[in-house]
Amino acid sequence: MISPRLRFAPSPTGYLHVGGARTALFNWLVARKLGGTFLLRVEDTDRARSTDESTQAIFDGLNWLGLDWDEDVVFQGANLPRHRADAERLLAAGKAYRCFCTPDELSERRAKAEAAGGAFAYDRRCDQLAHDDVARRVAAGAPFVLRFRVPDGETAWTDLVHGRIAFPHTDIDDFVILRSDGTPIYNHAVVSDDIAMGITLVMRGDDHISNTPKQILLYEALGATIPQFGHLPMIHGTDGKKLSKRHGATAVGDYQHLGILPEAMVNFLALLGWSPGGDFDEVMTREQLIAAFSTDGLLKKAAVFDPQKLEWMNGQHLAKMPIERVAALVAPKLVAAGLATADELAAKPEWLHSLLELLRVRSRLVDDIVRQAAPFFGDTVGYEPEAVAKQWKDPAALRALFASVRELVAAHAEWSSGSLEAAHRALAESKGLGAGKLFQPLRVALTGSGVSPGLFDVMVLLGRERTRTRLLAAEEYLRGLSTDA
RNA sequence: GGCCCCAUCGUCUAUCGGUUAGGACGGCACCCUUUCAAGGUGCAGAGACGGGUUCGAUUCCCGUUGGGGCUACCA
Repeated sequence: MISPRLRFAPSPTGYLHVGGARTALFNWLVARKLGGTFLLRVEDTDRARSTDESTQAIFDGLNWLGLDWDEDVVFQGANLPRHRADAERLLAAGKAYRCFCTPDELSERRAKAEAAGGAFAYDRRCDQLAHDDVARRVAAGAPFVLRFRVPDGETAWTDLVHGRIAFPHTDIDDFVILRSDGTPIYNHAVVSDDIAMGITLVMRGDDHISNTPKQILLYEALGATIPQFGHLPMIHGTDGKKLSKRHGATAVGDYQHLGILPEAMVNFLALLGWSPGGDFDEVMTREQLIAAFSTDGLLKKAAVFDPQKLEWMNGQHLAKMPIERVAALVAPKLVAAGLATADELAAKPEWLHSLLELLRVRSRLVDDIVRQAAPFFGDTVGYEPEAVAKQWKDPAALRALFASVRELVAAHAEWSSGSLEAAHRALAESKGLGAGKLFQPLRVALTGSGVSPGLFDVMVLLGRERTRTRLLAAEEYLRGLSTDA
């Protein structure tokens, strides 16, 4: 497979679905791995359902994931003249024929066939029409569609993931290729476009397997070279059914807003339906994926989308990526949360980086970082009732304890985590307290919560002055508790 | 109904005839420890079923069952 040309061909009728994103990803991976070309074609021929918003959503999703395409986007709708010309070429060559059956007649016959328990197949009645009869109807302006005349025989191909797949033609109807309004039907438009775009490898979901023999027949009738096909397994929801909105977030945009990183999404999706084989580190960068990728590792079985594993993977990427990128991602969200202004953050990049180092290891989603960041901004903190109830059971004693800490903090020369810890341990010991008996109440005083990064890392980030004011505030709060009591 | 595809722990997967069936997520336990994470260690957990082929089948073949897809003048 030398320099293959591939394409991702979504129809803009919704958002970029994770299944579609994965199809795009595999096409992209093959192209990047083999030095091929990855193209994007928007299949907007269903004008009733296609929207500009959906088209934009597809572009946005692909861009976010970093799946760049190599040539101008092809809009299928713009190729209508060629679709029609190709269909008429087939008619002229005797490979297609006019069918005057109306949709109503067809659905009636279909209903009748199904009621009788049989499968409906077009009976080719219009292919039996006499030439002058056809001419008369055309002259009279009777509407007609163009149907492809399926020859006797069998169509088979060697699928890149499934191996040989064959369909006897007895199972294939004389399918419509051109509607009565002159617009093409999916299979015809796809083949016409794939030929025009020079596509050499068609990779798509395996829900297209049954379309493939029809398309191959069209390639042959049009005298074109048949591309290679590869049918990827589907992605299912946790209940084993085809992934749909019922399963929650299914659009890549949903995950973007949830705080999933594009590299994590790409990594996760790549491992759904593909494996490099053997033992390997599942956390991979885009570059590592390209390096490891091979169509040999494509799986046949449908995979269940596991959001938990996606989040785990996101946490892995979050922990490994350059801290500057984390900062770039989180800063706008801190601003949006009202914790700081962009200028304030820009003024102390090193402080921000230290904070993020502490928080990212405790986070799976980007937004988890934001949720934990509040205690590090502003002069005051709100106390979580549960934390107060659990850690501040003896207000009077704690007030005195915090006063001692305040003295320690004011006098302590080396403002580093290790040094502060040693000093506090000594303080706890001098008071006859276990370290935890001092640290946990102190954590609540400084962060308002019973959960936070290492206490002395917190102090370092807070700085001496804010540490002092928070202690004061806590003492004040505790005074209130004891008078109430 | 017809046609097609698929089938290893709950989930993602390794295994290309011979393994105590390996890893990862999740779960549980323990370690680390000032909390929470992260990290480390350990435990539980799988070849759907029935026939073949073979000295030997998770692996190859057939059938059954189960799941999925397609079956439009949708894409």
